[in-house]
Amino acid sequence: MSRPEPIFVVHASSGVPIYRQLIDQVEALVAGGRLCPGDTLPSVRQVAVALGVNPMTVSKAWSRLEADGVLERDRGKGMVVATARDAGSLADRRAQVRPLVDQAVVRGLQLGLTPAQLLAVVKSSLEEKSP
Amino acid sequence: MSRPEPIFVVHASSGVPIYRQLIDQVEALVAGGRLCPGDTLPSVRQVAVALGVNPMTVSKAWSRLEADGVLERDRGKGMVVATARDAGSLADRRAQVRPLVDQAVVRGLQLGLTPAQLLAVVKSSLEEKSP
DNA sequence: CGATGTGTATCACTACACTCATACACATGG
DNA sequence: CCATGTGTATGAGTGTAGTGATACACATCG
Repeated sequence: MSRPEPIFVVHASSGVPIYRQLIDQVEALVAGGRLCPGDTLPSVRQVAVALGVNPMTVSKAWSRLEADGVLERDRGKGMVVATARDAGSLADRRAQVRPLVDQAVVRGLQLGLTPAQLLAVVKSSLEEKSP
Repeated sequence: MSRPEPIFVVHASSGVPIYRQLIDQVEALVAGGRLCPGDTLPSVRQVAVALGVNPMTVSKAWSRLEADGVLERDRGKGMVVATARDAGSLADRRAQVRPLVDQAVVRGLQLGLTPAQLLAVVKSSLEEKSP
């Protein structure tokens, strides 16, 4: 473990289940290229201890990710980022954000915001969130 | 009750809670213009009997709709479709969309999309959703 | 083999969401 | 006032998702 491992952060009382927070973060790291095919994830117990959670909770998250084809299991070694990762194409990534974008757009229109006003909100958010 | 009342349909075992199915249907009827401001909804008990559900379940749905400003309560009469709701000042409405926008933006950035690409997705969504 | 590292099957517990039965408060019309 | 129409507060019952404690199976390395 010479190179820095990805660090996960969970908010226990955010209403979002821990295992789902982990799934989302791993998926985002993989899709964003910060985790590449062949990279091994920190072990279930490492993450569990780091987050103060039960190993089973982490295991559930990674089993789910394996079922979704994001990870592969190497017996005795750990979970490895799957090679079949062409799901990271630009079109695919756009398709992944689309539902969230749609949700925000629909809500904004329902509230009577004009497209221009909605775009302004998006730009404002981008300025705050993007480095 | 001379004119035909809206008929609701619920699928008990669809996995979607009954009260949410009702909420969605009322919202759709209002958005689609089949229920206009001033129209009264069938009573809690009428719907409950028609659907074979408990009145409280219907009541919960309509309380929620009232909280969302879709309906208004006329004591002794029933629930009435609210007049075109004023969602508040522009700033208020922007503040209301902001969390949803943030969520979409953060996810997009995690996926490695550039701000420009993200904006393109938003514009695409806007073209589809806005009339 | 035995020590140590993986992930996980199983079961129990908790918290919460959903639904319902009952009983109540308020408004209208005879 | 009384009958009948609204919606609803309260509490119980039920199912299920989320989490955790325990014990196990398999792989690697000395």
